[in-house]
Amino acid sequence: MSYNHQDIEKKWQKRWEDDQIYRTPDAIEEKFYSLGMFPYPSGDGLHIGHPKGYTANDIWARYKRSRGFQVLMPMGWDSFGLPAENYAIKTGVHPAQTTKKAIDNFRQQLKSIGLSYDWSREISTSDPSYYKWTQWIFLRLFEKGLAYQKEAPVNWCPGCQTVLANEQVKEGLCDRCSSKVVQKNLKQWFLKITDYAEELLEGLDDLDWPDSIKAMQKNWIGKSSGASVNFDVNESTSKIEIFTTRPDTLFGATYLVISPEHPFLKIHSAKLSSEVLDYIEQAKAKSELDRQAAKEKTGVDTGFEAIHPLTNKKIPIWVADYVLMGYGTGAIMAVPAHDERDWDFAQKYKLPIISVIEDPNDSDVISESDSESENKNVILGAVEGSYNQENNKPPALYTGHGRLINSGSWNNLHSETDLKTVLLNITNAGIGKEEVNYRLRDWLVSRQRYWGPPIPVIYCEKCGVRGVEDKDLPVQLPDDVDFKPTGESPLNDSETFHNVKCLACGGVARREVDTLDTFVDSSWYFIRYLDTNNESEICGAKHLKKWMPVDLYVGGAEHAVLHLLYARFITKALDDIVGLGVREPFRKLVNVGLIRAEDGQKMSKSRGNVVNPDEIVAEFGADSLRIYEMFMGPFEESVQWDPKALVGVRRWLDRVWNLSTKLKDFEDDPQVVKVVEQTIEKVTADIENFRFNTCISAMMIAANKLQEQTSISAELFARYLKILAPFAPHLAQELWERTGNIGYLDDVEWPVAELSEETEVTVIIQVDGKFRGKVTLLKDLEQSLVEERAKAVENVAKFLEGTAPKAIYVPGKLINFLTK
RNA sequence: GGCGCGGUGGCGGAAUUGGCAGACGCGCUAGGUUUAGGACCUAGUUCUCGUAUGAGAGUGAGAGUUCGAGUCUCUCCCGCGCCACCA
Repeated sequence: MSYNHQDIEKKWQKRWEDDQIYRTPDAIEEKFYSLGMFPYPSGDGLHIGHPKGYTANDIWARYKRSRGFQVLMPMGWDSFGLPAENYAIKTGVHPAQTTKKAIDNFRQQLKSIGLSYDWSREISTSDPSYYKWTQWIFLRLFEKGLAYQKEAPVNWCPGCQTVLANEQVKEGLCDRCSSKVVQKNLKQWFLKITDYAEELLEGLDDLDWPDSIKAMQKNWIGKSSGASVNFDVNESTSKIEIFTTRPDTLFGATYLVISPEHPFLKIHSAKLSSEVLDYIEQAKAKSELDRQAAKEKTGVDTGFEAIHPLTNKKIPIWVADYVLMGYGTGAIMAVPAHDERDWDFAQKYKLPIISVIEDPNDSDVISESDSESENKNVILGAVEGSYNQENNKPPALYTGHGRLINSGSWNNLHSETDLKTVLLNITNAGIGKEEVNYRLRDWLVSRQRYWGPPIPVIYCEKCGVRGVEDKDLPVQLPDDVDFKPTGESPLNDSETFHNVKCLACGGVARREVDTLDTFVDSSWYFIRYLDTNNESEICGAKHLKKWMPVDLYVGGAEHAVLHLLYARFITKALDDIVGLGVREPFRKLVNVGLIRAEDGQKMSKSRGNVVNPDEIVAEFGADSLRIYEMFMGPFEESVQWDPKALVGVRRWLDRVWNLSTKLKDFEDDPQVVKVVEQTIEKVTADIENFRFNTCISAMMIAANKLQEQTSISAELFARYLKILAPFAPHLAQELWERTGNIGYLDDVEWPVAELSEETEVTVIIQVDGKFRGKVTLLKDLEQSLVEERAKAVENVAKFLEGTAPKAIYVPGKLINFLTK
């Protein structure tokens, strides 16, 4: 028989809400902060992927509550952003209206799934009472020099008509609209995330996060250790400083390459040939992305020569656009014998190639030599080697990270200790020093768009740039604007908005008209939940102390180097400025795997393969939806939506429903009790490990066992309902009440499996490693007795006939007879 | 090219420390119940041979360690994700 899920689910959702049982308690018990990444409230409503992550948070919240934890599980809206603004451009409907409607829909949809949120803490990033504090954070960063303006080549998306952060450009395309991103030189606001590069990298080690996310962040931060070396320039007083990760190959440097933007070229432009000047002009016209796309490296000889600091030989200085001004010093030494890219470049332009070999006369590189001036090779413990021109191959080739790619007769001398020694000696010789570089760039946060928090800054002709005063926050978004993007912020339209008086001199001033990247909003929302209604502080200290950090954070891996990196940075910066008491926001992170459509593709409106959660809830019920999404496969893996498999879950819940008719005052079969108790044990362990799929299969097995029985005791069934409750809260609660229990299952303590110690064990019997049978016998029998019993098993005896087997016995588990 | 993750029946997936491979669910097959339907009940379902008890093969390929490998080691192939001229 099938139960009526609609009535039951609505009934309990209403009672939970009326009784406010999921309000965060204010008690002294140990806390648990369960958080899912808050959604962008899209006009299309909830995606089928949202409930997957949120159900995981809910299972943990319910589980932790019944283990005596004080649980905080809030929900809110990442409600600033482009889709609402684009909709406004098309229809003229104000984003605030669209957003409110979408939020109301989302809220109702989430409530229909039975997620135990504390809705009294709801926040919305586009609400002035929220973005007031986003602006407040910006001002604090500005005061500390962590928010600054600079003119730089930045990523411009022609589709979205705004600049983008590096993290928002994927393979040269806009992460949001897939337009080809171009480069523009603009004065923009940046946040100095690079100040925290080292801490962001080191902090990863202590986080309980998936390795893949840690690896992506590590990769993105991109730390390289090496040295900077100064090269004097012939007929010039300028020096050129290069960065290298392979200072041990300094002997092999046969030319320098500098970036077309390098200041050396500006200083000496009068002496440069027209060919060089043309090349610089051409490079300027190309974006960094176009330059990267070029298959072959190009370059021009500047005519200048550098002095090699070890050999005093003159080596040419080239300019090439594959050397980027934004990384390192914008200049490199080229060692074609030991670097693949330099090798290609040297081949193309017929530049000299010198390989480096270990000095056969100076194996002990650490010992100081008095004759250093004569034997500079002591510095590196290496000398110039002869390069074998005949086979046209260098003895060894390295890529940028010192990884050997073509091992010849020469071995890598680039060990950790070698590098340390080389660095020390270079420093002592006064030709360079140890240097660390990061790939990470500062976070560009200006956006030329309307639907975001205004940057709270005022420009005065006399007094310059000033932050808005705290008492004047929030700087509210004006309504009298045309949303149509022009490449300049729509806020520019609003006279009332941007014409202001200078706070210092009272003179003519204007407001900043750009808004902040919406990723700034989401970098701190987990803090606001702790003290949602506080009007005088971002968050009260006692709440921070009590609830931070987030104990469990569930969300998609696509935020690896976006939100998850920004939130870590803002947390660290805020801790330094106002003292949060934590350096990391999210203690444990779990990635929710993507749900793909039935056709295996990503779900999208344009493909027409989107599944609507409302329809699933209506047809199968919220409990079925929740459980199906948990049952589909390993939580972190991507899975394919299969409506037929959903039916299987519903069948199981129907069977559980029908089990309740078998309840009697009855002594259960110990075998049945054992199965239920084992299930309790397994479900508990598997929740802890995020293995919800196996939790559910274990509960299905127990249901199958219970179904074989003609009668079940109410006590045993109640234990089963309790472990079912986090997964199917409505059904479990309804059956709980129907089978003579009172109150909310949420208030019932989590059961501890009651398993009596086994007196018998089943031993697997193998002959020559092949399974041949098994035998059940008393625990702790001596090996000789086990052997005797095992040999007597019919199917085993057959294979042992006429042999004198040697036995390997794993006590209580397995016995293996070897006949050969 | 680098980094990370993965490859098990018709399908989604189990097998947590090396010890009965394929749990659980879908699908499929046969039978039952029903006017009918299936989100009902029963039995079966890795492949090959066999009516069957059973035997042999089998976890991307190949080697190795081990009494014993889906699991550990090495080499390779394939798929997915991220980064990619970062010196």
